[in-house]
Amino acid sequence: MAEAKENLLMEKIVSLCKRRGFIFQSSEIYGGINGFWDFGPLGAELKRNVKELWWTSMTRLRDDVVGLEATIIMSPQIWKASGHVDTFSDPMCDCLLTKKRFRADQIEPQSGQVFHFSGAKDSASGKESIEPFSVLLLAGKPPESARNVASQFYASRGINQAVLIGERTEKVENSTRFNPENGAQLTDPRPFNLMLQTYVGPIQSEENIAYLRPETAQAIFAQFKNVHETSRQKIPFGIGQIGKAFRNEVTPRNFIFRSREFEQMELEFFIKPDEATEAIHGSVANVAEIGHPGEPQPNWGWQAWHRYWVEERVRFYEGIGLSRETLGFHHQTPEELAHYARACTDILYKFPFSKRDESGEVKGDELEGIAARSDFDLSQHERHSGKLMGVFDEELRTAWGKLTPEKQADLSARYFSTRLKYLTKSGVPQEKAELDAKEDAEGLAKGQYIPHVIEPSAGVDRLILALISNAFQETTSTDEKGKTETRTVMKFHPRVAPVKVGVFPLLKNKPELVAKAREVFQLLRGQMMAFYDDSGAIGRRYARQDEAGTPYCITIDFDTLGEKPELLNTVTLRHRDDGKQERIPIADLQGWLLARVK
RNA sequence: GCGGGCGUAGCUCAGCGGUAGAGUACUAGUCUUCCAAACUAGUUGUCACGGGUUCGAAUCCCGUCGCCCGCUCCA
Repeated sequence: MAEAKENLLMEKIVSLCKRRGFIFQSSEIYGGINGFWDFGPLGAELKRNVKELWWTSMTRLRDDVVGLEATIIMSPQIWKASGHVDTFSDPMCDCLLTKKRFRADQIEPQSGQVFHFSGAKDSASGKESIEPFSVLLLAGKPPESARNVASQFYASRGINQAVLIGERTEKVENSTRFNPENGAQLTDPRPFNLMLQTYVGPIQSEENIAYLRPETAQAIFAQFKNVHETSRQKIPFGIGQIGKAFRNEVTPRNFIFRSREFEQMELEFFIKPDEATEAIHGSVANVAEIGHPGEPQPNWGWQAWHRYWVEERVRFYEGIGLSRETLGFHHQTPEELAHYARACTDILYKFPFSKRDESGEVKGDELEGIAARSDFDLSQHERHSGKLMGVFDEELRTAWGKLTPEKQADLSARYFSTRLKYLTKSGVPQEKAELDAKEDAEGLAKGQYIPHVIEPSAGVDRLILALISNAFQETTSTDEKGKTETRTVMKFHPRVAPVKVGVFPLLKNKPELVAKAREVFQLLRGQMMAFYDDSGAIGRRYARQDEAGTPYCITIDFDTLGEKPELLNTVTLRHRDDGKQERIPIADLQGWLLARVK
């Protein structure tokens, strides 16, 4: 019941998005293409505003973050180093009976007796199948159970009273060709690559394969050295990037929430390893589990920085109209975390399609993940490229010399052990891993380390959907004739609203009103997105702007022209959310509006 | 990738073998006054696409594409 209502809401949102020009299906005239969406005039403005706000708050207004804009296609070696070539291209098998899908490398090998059948015939209808099928007899089960599974398989092929044909048995050892749950045969492993690929150069050969990036983050790591050197930033500092990314999702779903081409806003914030911070400041700051930890401090370790970025990001969402109640949080459990990650907090939004959990609460779906990724990424690129990714930290070297030998030994040992853990997990042979980790620990004593990273990574398109869902408001009223009417108002925060102000002459057929309205429109359009409209009754124009989410509308009437001399050069300013109107001089308009929409 | 439902005007939908429809939207016009007013005139369709059955297909059948739901997948 509740779900049907939520679907209805999503349908209304999708419908409004098309009707008003927020979002269209890509390639619609050719029947569309699954997982791709276009932003119409209003959607493009909305998206631009969101990206602009992110860019401004994350880079321009901060001393410690700089920007980057990298290419979508990069050396394929980047994706080997990042692990995407391995984790994004698993061979998969499907159970021929239940259609359940397995990762071929995760099927437990089984031994036992296999029953092969060459086909089956329906004893009632005479219908015949010559499709071969095999079943692994599960340990402790009677042979009849294997025949039973085969009969079910042929039943799914339309042979209900199956008489099995050509039965023979065979012993197998450690086979991964059968479903561990029912013994049914699996399809051959089929490659399953989540990265979109293309060829660089005109020859479509294996060695020319390149990938469209599945995330923007790796470009930041790959360019870390260049940015670090040219920006004259010192650790801690961050590199931000906004850009397109591509994933060949199995099932694009929920409108633009999961699509195959999408945009990300990512920050990689590089910090000192905790051992270095401790060497310099004596200890790493303790930080409260909840709440904003305040202005960054030099003695912050990764936990404080992680906490800080989670709270900074929540403030960003609050600043564009997503209140804390509409958001949810998911702290990844140790089982969910990637092996190199120390923590990951997802910021969720309660979308109309978000599911209820066991306790009946809506947690939400992911807008952004803030991950503490240790020094994994830069270390991977150092190992794969052979280029050193470490930085030299003058402050650390000076501080290290002043430590007691006991402290030095303690920090070295801890750094050695985390580096060793990383190297062995990455498949470096034990002996070499120990040598390398020892070298890293010696480097730390000389002020060298590979920075750790905190990664706030947000999806632009899903944020747009969150803003649209959040803004969508319907009110139904009944007029004096008893006619009910449903109005839709998109209550966007003025900062993200696609159109900031609508400008209307009260009447279209009075040239003086039109001329004055055009004059006011010209005055405003250079400062903000403004929209001029003179068609239809004034109420209709207000309603149209309500659906577009325009927060303010200005109407030029006869008083503007001086019919009441005291109102000369004043206009009606109408508020979207409550319909209230006020009178304001044209001379004050720019300042009044800019204060509210910036 | 599997299973189920759906696809008709910009939008919401009716029509379900015999001339392509309604509401709304949109465009132009009349109107001196603020929340989808009224009136007049007008525009809008490869009935998702391709094939088949039929004298005749939006309607029945098959395939493809897309959307929704459930599995599966989700750095």
